[in-house]
Amino acid sequence: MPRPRGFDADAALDAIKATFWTYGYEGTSIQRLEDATGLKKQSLYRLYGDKRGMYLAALKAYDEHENAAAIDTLTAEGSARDRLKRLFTSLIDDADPRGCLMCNAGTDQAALDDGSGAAVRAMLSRLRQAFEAALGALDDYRQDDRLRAGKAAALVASYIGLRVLIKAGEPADRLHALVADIMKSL
Amino acid sequence: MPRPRGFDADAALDAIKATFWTYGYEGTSIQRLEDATGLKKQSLYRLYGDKRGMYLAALKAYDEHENAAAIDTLTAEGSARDRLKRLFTSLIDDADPRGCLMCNAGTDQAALDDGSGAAVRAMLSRLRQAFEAALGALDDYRQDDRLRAGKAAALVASYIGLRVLIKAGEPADRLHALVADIMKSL
DNA sequence: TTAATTACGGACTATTCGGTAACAAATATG
DNA sequence: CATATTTGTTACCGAATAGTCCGTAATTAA
Repeated sequence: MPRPRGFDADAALDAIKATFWTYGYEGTSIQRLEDATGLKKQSLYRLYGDKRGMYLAALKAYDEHENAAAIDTLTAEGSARDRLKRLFTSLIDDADPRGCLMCNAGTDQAALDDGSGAAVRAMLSRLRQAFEAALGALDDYRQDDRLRAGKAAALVASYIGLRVLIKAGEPADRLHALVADIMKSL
Repeated sequence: MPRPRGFDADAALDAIKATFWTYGYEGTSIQRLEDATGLKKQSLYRLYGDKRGMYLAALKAYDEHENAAAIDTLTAEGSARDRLKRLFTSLIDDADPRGCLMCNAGTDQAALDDGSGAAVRAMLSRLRQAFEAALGALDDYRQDDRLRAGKAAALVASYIGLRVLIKAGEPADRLHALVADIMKSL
């Protein structure tokens, strides 16, 4: 019955995600989303209800794509140490000036909006569990659950801190020294 | 010659800082700053020129008060390990839901505004040097400059990550386990 | 073919945005 | 006292804000 939509909803969501990623929640106007997606605001409101819905959809897409890619790196082939090092190093090498949308949402919206806060915590939890799983392949951590949980949480903190430092424009050599320290502390 | 001002400019700046701290740059309207300070916008514009000037003044005040307090903790009495542990633990115990204004500015504005980016980098640099100085009291790090620099950068990343996790509402026991891992890795 | 349903685009709303102009009150210096 | 200067206050500006309404086009099921 319905008239088919004349645009690619997935591509639109990608554009929405990229816009919130760059400008943050408050820094993103509906006009900006219209420009980024090429859609009229009416189509955006029909798809997502309101601006908050657009943001939550962007967070979900980020979790399913960018966050999932990071987790994939942690569960890929090679030794656990190599996978961890590859994850952290790749963040520096292809430095994204927008930072990490999950981290941005954590500082930006998590404390002001329950929905965003819950979404951020869910993403953080997924990432932490991936770190825990990778640590499970290392002798020192396989046996001791508490040790592994603490290290996994610390790796999440380092991950967030690294991405914020990248966004803040810290020089790459300092960041590589930082990663070297993380690897040494495993 | 001039008529004396009828308000406390320092108190006004504190209120401005608190408002940006809670709501971020874009989330803070001039109206909100008027309400927080009790001043009319004309007085605000006379003091700071424009909204960006108000934000940069808030960052400076944060550096001079909150950031300086953290650095003081790192240079207080007691062993270096105790000082480091006290700093991280205190962040968890008196969890500030607004997070860290330096960290917030880093994800919020550093990539979009040169002035904010430079201010954030300067604050990060001060904090990193304080970590380096504290590490200088530990035998393992006193000798090796590269080792110390890497660890100091890693501690900054952990500091940022911890504050973001606190703001995101992570449970305190997990955060204490995180700090235990940091201390173990020294 | 008709009816139901959805997509679309433009116009419109009321409010808020950051920022400015104008002016009277207050004060210290000449 | 007079004058220069800064204060606080009100009013105002055009632009942008999030969100809605409504008429029209397109499509499929009956």
